[in-house]
Amino acid sequence: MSSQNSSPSTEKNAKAPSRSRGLKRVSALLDGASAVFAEAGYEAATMTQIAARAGASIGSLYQFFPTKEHVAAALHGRHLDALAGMLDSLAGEVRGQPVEAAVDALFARFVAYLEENPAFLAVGERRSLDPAVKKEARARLRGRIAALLVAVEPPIAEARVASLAAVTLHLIRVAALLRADDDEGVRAPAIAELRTMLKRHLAGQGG
Amino acid sequence: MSSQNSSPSTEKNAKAPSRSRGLKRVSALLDGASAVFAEAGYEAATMTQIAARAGASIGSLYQFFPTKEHVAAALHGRHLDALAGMLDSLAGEVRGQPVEAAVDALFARFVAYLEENPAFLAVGERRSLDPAVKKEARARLRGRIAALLVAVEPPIAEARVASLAAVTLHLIRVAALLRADDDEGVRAPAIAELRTMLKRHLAGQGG
DNA sequence: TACAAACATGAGGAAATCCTCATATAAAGG
DNA sequence: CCTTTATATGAGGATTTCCTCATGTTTGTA
Repeated sequence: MSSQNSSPSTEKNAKAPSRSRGLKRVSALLDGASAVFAEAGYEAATMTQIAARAGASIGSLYQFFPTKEHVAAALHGRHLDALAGMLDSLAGEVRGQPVEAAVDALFARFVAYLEENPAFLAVGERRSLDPAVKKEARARLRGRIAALLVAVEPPIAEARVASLAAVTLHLIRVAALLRADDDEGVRAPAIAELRTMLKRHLAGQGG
Repeated sequence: MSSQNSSPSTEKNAKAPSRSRGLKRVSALLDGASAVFAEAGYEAATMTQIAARAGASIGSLYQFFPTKEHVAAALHGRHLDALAGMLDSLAGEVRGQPVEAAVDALFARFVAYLEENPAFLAVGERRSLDPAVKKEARARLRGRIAALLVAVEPPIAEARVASLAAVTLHLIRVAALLRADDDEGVRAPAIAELRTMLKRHLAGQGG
């Protein structure tokens, strides 16, 4: 269940690329969309801007993405895939380590990813995003975080993993939302505080 | 320095009402804008919707607010005035009380205000808001919170008040950002945790 | 090479939105 | 009552944006 399935509710003629040229073009279009969404936000971004930024014509854009919503959905799915992969590899790296080290690594990677990919917040936290999609996305990330929490030593108690994974994702999201537009002097200490808070919350939850 | 001074940078012919009828109309227009911004968000809200919601013609709206940005700025200022007044009266109520009680009251009032006035987040946290305005708004609220912190017993040390007021506002903003669109099951405990965190942070900071 | 299907292109239709303006009405002062 | 100024109104111009479509080009394949 990857990105190609997270399409908007109203399915128009969303054609998937089959030739290699089409695959490259779709990738370039998503790169262009990523840049434009990051700079202007979802609402202010225009299809013409996205096509131009990708070096494509407006017609090419509409060939693969019949709607701006489709573009955002595809980009969102692509980011979720990347984040899920990142969490998977992280789970391997922190296996057997104390939970504090895992939290540090988790925060560092997540915050870095969002710094480098501001478009993810632009499409993932916008008002117009379908709540069902939002919910599913969070569930997916929660699952990966839960896997990470049972890999540490001592592992988090099985019965508490789901709830603690939710709290963890929650705090990371908060840090991410602060990231967006805050005074430089406040942001870093705030993120550090949230990280500390999470450690305190997870410490002593071993099973 | 109240709301009438927080106008957008490009000053067009922003006429202020002088007669009582005009004052009422401006108030109604801001009420309409508040409803529309809360439901649709700033970007998706249209001037026609705002005028209709206020029971006014589109021409009347443009008579007082030459731009949608002007509407948002005026509404933002109005909310800031209300919040400042709320904090002032709260400072009186918690005078002489322990800091924990003050924090509880502060969170309760602030969260309640934002629940009842979702338009404030819609105009105050949007991308297109001028950073200078945002900064000034936060400075204003920080000042009121600082006044509140020196009113408790024992009072917060003078030298630390500014920094602690910043942390306080910060955590309240985090709680507010969670408020917007989160799963009901996670929101309330998260806010409670943030409140606890703030108490722990402020405890023992007396002068 | 020749054919079919995928892909590319940009002018322009349709619709939405911002905002203006000429005209009309209400209110305040003399 | 009459003048002046503030306020009210909504049709419509100007612009922007989404999206379509007819036509042309490239790619894979037999």
